[in-house]
Amino acid sequence: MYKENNLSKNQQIIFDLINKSSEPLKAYTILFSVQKKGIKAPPQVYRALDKLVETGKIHKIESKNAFVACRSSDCEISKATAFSICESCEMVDEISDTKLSKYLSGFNHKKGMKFKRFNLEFFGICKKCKKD
Amino acid sequence: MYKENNLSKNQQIIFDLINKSSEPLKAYTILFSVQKKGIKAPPQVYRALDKLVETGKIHKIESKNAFVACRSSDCEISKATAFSICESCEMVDEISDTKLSKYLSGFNHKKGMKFKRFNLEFFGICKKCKKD
DNA sequence: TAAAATTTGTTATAATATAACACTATGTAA
DNA sequence: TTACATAGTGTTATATTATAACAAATTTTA
Ligand SMILES: [Zn+2]
Ligand SMILES: [Zn+2]
Ligand SMILES: [Zn+2]
Ligand SMILES: [Zn+2]
Repeated sequence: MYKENNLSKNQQIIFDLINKSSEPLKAYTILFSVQKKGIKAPPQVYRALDKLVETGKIHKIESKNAFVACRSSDCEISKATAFSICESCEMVDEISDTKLSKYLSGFNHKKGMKFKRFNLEFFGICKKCKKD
Repeated sequence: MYKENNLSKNQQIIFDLINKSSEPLKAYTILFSVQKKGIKAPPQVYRALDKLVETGKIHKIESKNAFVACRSSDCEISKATAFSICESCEMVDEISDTKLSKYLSGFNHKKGMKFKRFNLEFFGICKKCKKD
């Protein structure tokens, strides 16, 4: 049953929920949403989330403790992520910008540390919110 | 008493602690450390932290829920922050790189959103840990 | 001095995340 | 097929991080 798409039952349920959502979802929001499907306790949610993040299917928005589905197709291991976040409506949008990604992936720390991963979060007010 | 350096008593106590620390400090670690100075409850700590972040005296490392003193002198309101984080020893270092900062401050989202703030976290293994 | 704004102290509670353990399902290879 | 290793599940309890709400004191401004 598992190998079809390499997601386990709980992982698939939780991924589907996040993937359908237009906004970032929090762990306990997810928990309440999937209780009817038999997922009843926090560890079940967090374990699935951990795995999905690990494989790049979803990303964690660190400043919000919330999760979004990857929209970028080329971030298989969540090693180069960038997001735009509206401080008014909480909308989050994954930024897929090759130049930005290359610039940051090639960035070298003065102190000689070699980076293997980065996460960038931009904040502002989105177009839609500016109109209101 | 307050206006001398524009930090209140609790803010100063907590800033001093973070500023002396060589590693990021978590809110409850801070709480335990300052109980002898009369700060006894979480809200006292979080309020001081909020204010210190707001004024750019400290920054929050979002991926660690921990706080470091600003080492950059020119980030008065924490609006353009970048850090290097060692995944082995947990060391955090603020990156002050004018080019990087300018590049990101000038970055324009394809969808027309104007950014007023960003936070960037790089992850890797620091030099010291590589030797071990 | 009086009013406004900020800071403090305090109790309780909300929200986020993990430890630990027993068990089941799946993949691999003798 | 059997046996073993790996990954996933279900469950209870607990740890960690953060805020709400309210009363009092301090500082700033006018
Ligand atoms: Zn992605
Ligand atoms: Zn918005
Ligand atoms: Zn700084
Ligand atoms: Zn290190």
